[in-house]
This record gives sequence, C-alpha cells and structure tokens, in this order.
Amino acid sequence: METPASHLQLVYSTTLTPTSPFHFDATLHKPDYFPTDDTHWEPGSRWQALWWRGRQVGVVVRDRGTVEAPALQVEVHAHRRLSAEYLASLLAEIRYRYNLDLELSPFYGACGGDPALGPVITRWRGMRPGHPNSLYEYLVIGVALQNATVRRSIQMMQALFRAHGRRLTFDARDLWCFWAPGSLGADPEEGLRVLKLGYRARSLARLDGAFAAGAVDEAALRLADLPAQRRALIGLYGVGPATAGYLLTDVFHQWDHLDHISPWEQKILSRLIFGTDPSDPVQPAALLEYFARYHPFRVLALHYLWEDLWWRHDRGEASWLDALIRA
DNA sequence: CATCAGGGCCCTG
DNA sequence: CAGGGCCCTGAT
Repeated sequence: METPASHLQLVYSTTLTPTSPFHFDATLHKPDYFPTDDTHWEPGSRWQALWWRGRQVGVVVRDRGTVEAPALQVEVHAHRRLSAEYLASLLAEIRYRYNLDLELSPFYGACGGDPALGPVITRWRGMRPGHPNSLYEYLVIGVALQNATVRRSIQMMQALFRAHGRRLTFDARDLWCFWAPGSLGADPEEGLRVLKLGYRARSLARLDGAFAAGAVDEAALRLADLPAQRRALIGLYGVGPATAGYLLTDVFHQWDHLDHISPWEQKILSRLIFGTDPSDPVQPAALLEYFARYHPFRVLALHYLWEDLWWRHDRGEASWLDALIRA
C-alpha cells in the first residue's frame, strides 16, 4: 500500500556562508532530538525532505569549511526547475532554521568564563541551536512526544508519514516529506486514531484545522514579541507549557526564555549540575534559579550543557543517562 | 495475566 | 490550583 517514491533531480547548488565561528555537526545534528523519517545526518552532511511553499523538495547541506572559516554547500533536488524567487526564499529559510546568522560572541563574552560552561563552550565553539522543521511540523512532532516513550513517538511519526507524507528519493536517499499544513481534511480525528495516536489524535486534528483556517501565521509570529508568541502557542489546542517552551526556542529562537523544566529534564539536570541522585532531584525552581546567572542567554547556556551531555552519551560516556531515557 | 507510568494537556470542581 | 482521565505500549 506504500506509495512509490518520487524521484528528484539536482536542480540547484550554491554556497552559504554562516557567521563565524560555526560548528557544522553540532548545529546540524542534535543527538537529543528523536529521529524522524524526513531527515538524516552523517558527519559533515545532512539530508532533508522539505515541504516549502507548496513544493516538496530534497535539500542536502554539506560542510565545506572550517569552524573559523565556515561554508556550506546547499543542494536542492526537485521534480523540475525552481524559480529564482523560490530558491531565494528557501535559502533564507534554511539560514533562519539553522541560525546561520547568529552572532555568538555576546554569549561567549558573557558566559565563557563560567566554570561550568566555559569548557563546554570551548569544546563546542560555533554550535548554534537549530531545528530543521517549520512551526506546523514541530507541532506535529511535539504532539507525538507528549506522554509517550521515544519509541512510541517514533512509531507515531512513521505512521503519520506513511499515511499523509510523500516518499522522496534524492541523492541516493529515501526520505519522507511532510504534508502541507492544514491538509489533513475536514475531520481527520478518527483517521488519526487508526494511526494509534491515541488521545493526541484530537490535538493534531485541531492543530491542523487551525492551519487550514489560516489561524496561525508563522511568519508573523516570528516577528511578534515573546509574550505574544507564547500566548499564541498556548492558545493552540494540545499545546501546553512544555511544548511551548521547546517551540519558543527551536522555532522562534528565543534564547533567554526558560520558565519550565519537566520531570525527566529535572532529573537529568540535577545530576548533571548538582550531582544528585535521580531519585532525589533538585526542585525545578532551584534549577531555574541556577540558570538565572546566564541571563540573558539562559537557553543558549542550557543548550550547550545539554547537547554536550548527549554527545558524550553517544560516545559511550555519561551512561547514567540510559536509565533516564525511556527508549 | 493485571497493573502502571510514560520526554503533557485539558477540563473540572 | 489540584487532580483525574486520556490512547497505547512495554516493563514489571
């Protein structure tokens, strides 16, 4: 029953120059994000099946520079030639999503001397936050994450891609592309339940409906201030403080908004920062108070500490994390 | 076999 | 503002 893959051709290639310093792998790959079938990373390269402005294209980003003199090669694969205007908007979107224009020096200047953070900054010099997906797509992922183990979240996303996505083949890879926001139909809840989303089916149905109704404008929200962004997110059915917190960082690039630490993160951060046993973690309020020292870069600071931990875990260090991750 | 909590959120009282 | 219920799954 699986739809055949759609074969794309290379239609465009260019070079993007991020601000320096730039750490390719630590920016293009986040070991703590659970894998979805629309994207694949290997050291020095990232592939993504990308829905953008009504088209489904394949994007390959390759590292062609160094930390101090960065350069990215971006290949676009598509069914047919793309207009210059489309390509320009796509490249601008890639610059935005991966924060290629972010200036890290103010953060490094303020936090580089911190005893806990300084060595981590040195290790990951040039790393930025970055997330490959749009607001709509991140909402889908966020809903799939809620109250579920990572394995189950992956199953939900696979079922969603196979039911509503499209399989694209480009650069000898097969990846699943997201569907258009708001395209799930008039009453998709029952269809989503069949995909075993459980009670999340209602959230996703209503989220998709909001996009279909034009009630969510990602471009406008990017320009809004933090309180307006947070209000808009929390106002969406199925989005609470945890999901909104992730979205404010990853989609809206708020680098100082930190008001919620969930139980699983609390256990991990308590161990990481205070060395406490996961059975007796530090209270979230105390963790938030600790991070106040990194204002106005609290989320950047957390991101550096967090990603460093997960990279170490991927290398077989920090194996205590195993017990705290419900794979 | 039954029970339960999970990388939340909504709704109710 | 606290607490119950929610879909399903794998762990116990």
